[in-house]
Amino acid sequence: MNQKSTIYDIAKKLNISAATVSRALNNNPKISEKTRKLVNDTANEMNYTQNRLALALKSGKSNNVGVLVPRIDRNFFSSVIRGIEECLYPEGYQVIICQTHDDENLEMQNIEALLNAQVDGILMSINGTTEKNDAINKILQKKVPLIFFDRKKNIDGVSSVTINDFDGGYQATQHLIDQGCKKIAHLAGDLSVEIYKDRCNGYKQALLDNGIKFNENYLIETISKVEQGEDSTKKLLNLKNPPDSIFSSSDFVALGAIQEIKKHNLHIPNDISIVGFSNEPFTKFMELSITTVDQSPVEMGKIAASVFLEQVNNSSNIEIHKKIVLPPKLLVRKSSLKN
Amino acid sequence: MNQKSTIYDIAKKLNISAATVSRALNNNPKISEKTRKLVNDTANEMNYTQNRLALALKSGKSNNVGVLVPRIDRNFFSSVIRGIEECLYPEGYQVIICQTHDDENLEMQNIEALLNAQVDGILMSINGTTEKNDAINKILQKKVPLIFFDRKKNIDGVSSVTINDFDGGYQATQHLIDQGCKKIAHLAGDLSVEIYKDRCNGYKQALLDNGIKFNENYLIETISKVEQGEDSTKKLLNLKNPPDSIFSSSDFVALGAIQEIKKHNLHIPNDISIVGFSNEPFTKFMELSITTVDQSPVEMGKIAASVFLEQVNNSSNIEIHKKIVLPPKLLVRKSSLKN
DNA sequence: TTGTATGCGTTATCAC
DNA sequence: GTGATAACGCATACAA
Repeated sequence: MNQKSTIYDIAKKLNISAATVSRALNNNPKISEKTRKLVNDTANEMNYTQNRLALALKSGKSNNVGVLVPRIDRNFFSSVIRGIEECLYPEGYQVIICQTHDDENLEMQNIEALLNAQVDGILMSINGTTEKNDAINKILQKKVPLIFFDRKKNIDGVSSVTINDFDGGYQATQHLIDQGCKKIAHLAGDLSVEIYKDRCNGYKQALLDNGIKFNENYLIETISKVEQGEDSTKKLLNLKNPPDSIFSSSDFVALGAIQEIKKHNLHIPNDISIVGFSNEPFTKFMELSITTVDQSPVEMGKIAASVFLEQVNNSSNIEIHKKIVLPPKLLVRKSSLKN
Repeated sequence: MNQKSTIYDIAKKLNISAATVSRALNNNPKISEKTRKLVNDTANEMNYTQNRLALALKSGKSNNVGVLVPRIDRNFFSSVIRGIEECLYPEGYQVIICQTHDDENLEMQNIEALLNAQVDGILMSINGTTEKNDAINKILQKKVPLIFFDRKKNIDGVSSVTINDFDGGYQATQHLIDQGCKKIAHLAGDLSVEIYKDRCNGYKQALLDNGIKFNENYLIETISKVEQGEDSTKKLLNLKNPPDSIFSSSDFVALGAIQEIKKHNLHIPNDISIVGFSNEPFTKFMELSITTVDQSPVEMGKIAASVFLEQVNNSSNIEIHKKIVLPPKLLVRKSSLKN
């Protein structure tokens, strides 16, 4: 049997009503065993599959959730997505993945598309450099459950799953200090983004707690690309008083830093120690493995998804909102372990 | 205005019919400018967004396409997806990404879910180790456009966009021969998968064309993981007559090979040369950069998407099916360039 | 230029 | 146990 078939096609063929077919297919208890079997067999034979669009329209539930990330080719994000899928697939949800490429317009556009598609919820890592919350407000006004992960904004009524980025920055910096470093530079991400600001604040606090004066020449804001890491590191190395270590908020920037430092014929970690952030796989595989901070992405995804499930299955009038903060894990490797 | 609003809500508020609202929203030419403006303003005010589910049900077109890949955390696949998105977003399509994790059941399950969701087409990189085509047949029976990329099966009526894997394998091997290698091993992927078989055949043909006898001890089938690369390489190095070079069908396996070779205190590329496959970013960033074969993933995604568009916009009765084969590009780097 | 009626594929609510 | 019907939100053929 070719083409798409509906319950009406089955009904017509069996000379019964569509309602009966529907009931049989849904294992409604008040249907005769004989009819049920007949319907199921015919459905298979006719290659029937349920039209979830119709079901969604009828029920007001699409069983789709939208996931919005800056980009999927970062191991961190693809791992979060894996966690989300592992939690949501068994519950019958389909996951629609969108990439914002850190572009505000694309973010807005994707959110509108997801709302139009009647998703049952949106899990997102928000760009969040802007003050405007137009897109977010649209979601909230439509009462669509919204959960932030990793990159969040503090908005009433929105749950979030993040790591303690302050602590991550603190641990990374403290580790460098413990290794004997005194002149610690920080290659930060966009400081208008909360996670990067938190990591930077952790860095500053660690300096303070260890009686090291913050040197503003040692702080450079840069985007998460290898090339930017090279450029920024060149600036650091050209200072009259260059740093003896670098804590980067991005593994890719850390990699760029390493490339640049090697060009200057300096030894890592003895001349300059490096710590990155995110535990991208390559940090482990490099000959000179990179010390970094792990963010438990799969777990983060699972938790974000389960928070969504809690919210969507919440029949009470009491709205559930959670702010979950996971601990970061410093992974010490060769790039910062002096011999 | 809270909650979701429909064209009926707008109609009621303005004391006009829903049909007029619909027409105004869709810029139907035969609507007065005044009404159009009134409707649009009210729609904004009421935070209206179109319910694409209803539209899809009505029109029989969901404007969703499904993309099925083994996993998104491989740069190759996430890049293909980027290409697909770049081509399909401007056309108003939403992309639903599914991962099979190389699991046949998951593949089947995902396909069913996509069909239930009434996707307008499916772009997939098929697992394809099995002979059974149940899932594929379901797609074809429902006349849903299907396009394979990268990993394909030869099935009538299915378009495909691939690279010439045979040529990729051939070029890689020829390059090693040109570098003076005579004992070339091949770490292959699952040889029941066409791309890996093709790469292996390219390898064998290059040997043949250069008068080098194929040594079956030099061929090991392995899955695309770093650890497996280490294990397999250990076996190669323990042979009485170990190889002087390795062509791997996977960058990750190549990386494992490099790790293992270093443990044995052999020099790369002078003692053993290495070529990988896929141009994963880390191959470029490693201190010892890895020679590899680029598959033009973004372009592949764009082409796959445009083939889909052609098929779906094809109003004629003539079915369009294309088999597009892109050329692989060998990128020579340190791991195989002898000094 | 606008309104009325219909159907897309389901399921739920009545009836019988 | 089963059938008829309405409703989900939208676009459109047909009327007016």
